[in-house]
Amino acid sequence: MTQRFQAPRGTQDVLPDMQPYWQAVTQAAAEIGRLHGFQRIDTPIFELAALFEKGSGDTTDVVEKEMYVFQDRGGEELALTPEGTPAICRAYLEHGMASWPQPVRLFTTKPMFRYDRPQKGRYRQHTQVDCEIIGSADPLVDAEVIELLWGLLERLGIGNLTVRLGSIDDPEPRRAYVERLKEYYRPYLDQLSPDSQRRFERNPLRLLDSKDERDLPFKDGAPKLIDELSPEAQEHHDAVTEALREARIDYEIDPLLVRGLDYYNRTVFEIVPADDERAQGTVGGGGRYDGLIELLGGPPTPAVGFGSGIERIILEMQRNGVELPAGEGLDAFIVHMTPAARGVVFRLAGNLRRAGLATQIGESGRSMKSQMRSANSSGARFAVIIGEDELAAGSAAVKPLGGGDQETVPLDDIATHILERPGSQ
RNA sequence: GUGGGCGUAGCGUAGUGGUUAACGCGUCAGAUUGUGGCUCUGAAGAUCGAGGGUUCAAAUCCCUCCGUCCACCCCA
Repeated sequence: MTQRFQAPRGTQDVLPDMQPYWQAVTQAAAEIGRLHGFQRIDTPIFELAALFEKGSGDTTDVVEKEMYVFQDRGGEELALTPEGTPAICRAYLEHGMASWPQPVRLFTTKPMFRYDRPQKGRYRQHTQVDCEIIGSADPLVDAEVIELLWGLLERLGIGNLTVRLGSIDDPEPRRAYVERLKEYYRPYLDQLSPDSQRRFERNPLRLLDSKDERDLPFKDGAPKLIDELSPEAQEHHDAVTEALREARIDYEIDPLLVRGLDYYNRTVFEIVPADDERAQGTVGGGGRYDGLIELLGGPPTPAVGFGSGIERIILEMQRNGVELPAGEGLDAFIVHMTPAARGVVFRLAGNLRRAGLATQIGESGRSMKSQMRSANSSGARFAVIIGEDELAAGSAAVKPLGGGDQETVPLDDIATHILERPGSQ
């Protein structure tokens, strides 16, 4: 029995009718990046697994449960990139970008891989727009990457967005806070949901965003990190929010915002559709990661960045009613009535294409009616018809498919004839 | 990783135990023989997601698997 192949679970084909959306997003990202002085970088699709174990944190879900890890034939432990930031930081160090003018602004769009259970807006292979500013501790650049992502989404026609903003302070004060948080929860430990009991050990910050009923009664009384930031982090945070207000960006402080990667400090943010209840609605998120470069063996280097999922952006565009037309049609569709015309037709098509006209030839074996139908559904502006008479005369009947009179034109003049009519590029 | 809904031609659907599984869109072809769109006619296209079971009889009932969607978890 023959096997029916399907795209692997959690992956998808991007068919021609969706390509305009992808193009819109990638072009807009490149353009917004340019406006902010970013340069494009491309890094490999796989890296040493250790890069993410060290960089993203080996107890994070992304690394521990979701990473596609494999050994190559030389025994090297590799991983399909689950997230972009460590790869870019690796490249920053590997190519000595510390000696470029600082800060270094880099962006990319590339596929990410996570072995996760797929649902709408969540895929095993997804594509991220990734922007990073490396080498600046200025709160203004925190605000700038938020503004950049905001502007990108706005340009793509997505409205009704909210920035969720938080600060998770620097590592030292955060450790002290986590201790206070655990002290608070410890007496209630056996009343918490099983999930939260695990969180208590693994990731106490997450205790606060539990949705489990059993955990809710304890939430209000718990200390909030954002309320007791260190003076430095508080000042930084205030500067970020002030800049966002200047930029007229709608943000709300989310005291419980936690991100899934270990390297963040101070600013963390997400951009979500304000009117969407879905769990997978977050279109982008990021934050500051001042410790990461050093963790990867470089000098202490402050940095901020974000990742944004293109599939989710497109979902949002569609939810916002953004409709993009299919790609441009043909300029000419050549209809020929006899296989004897094949040679002439093939050469003509080449000439038209060299003149910059998108040209397609009807199927040799098919009837004229059939080829005219194809010409019509191709969206071509002109049908170029070569029957017995035209073949003998070295000309063709050029018929505008949008309406208008058909004219007989010598083969050598067809390109100019079409280029002279309106609608040519 | 946990729980639930769904799975019938390329797409959207009808059919809930009983003759060769129906319709719309799409595809291909034809409508007195050299001209598209509209209309009409016809054809191709489905081992009813896969495998197993119950039954004289299964798209329809049961089990397993796969896929998809939703929630949890997590994240973009």
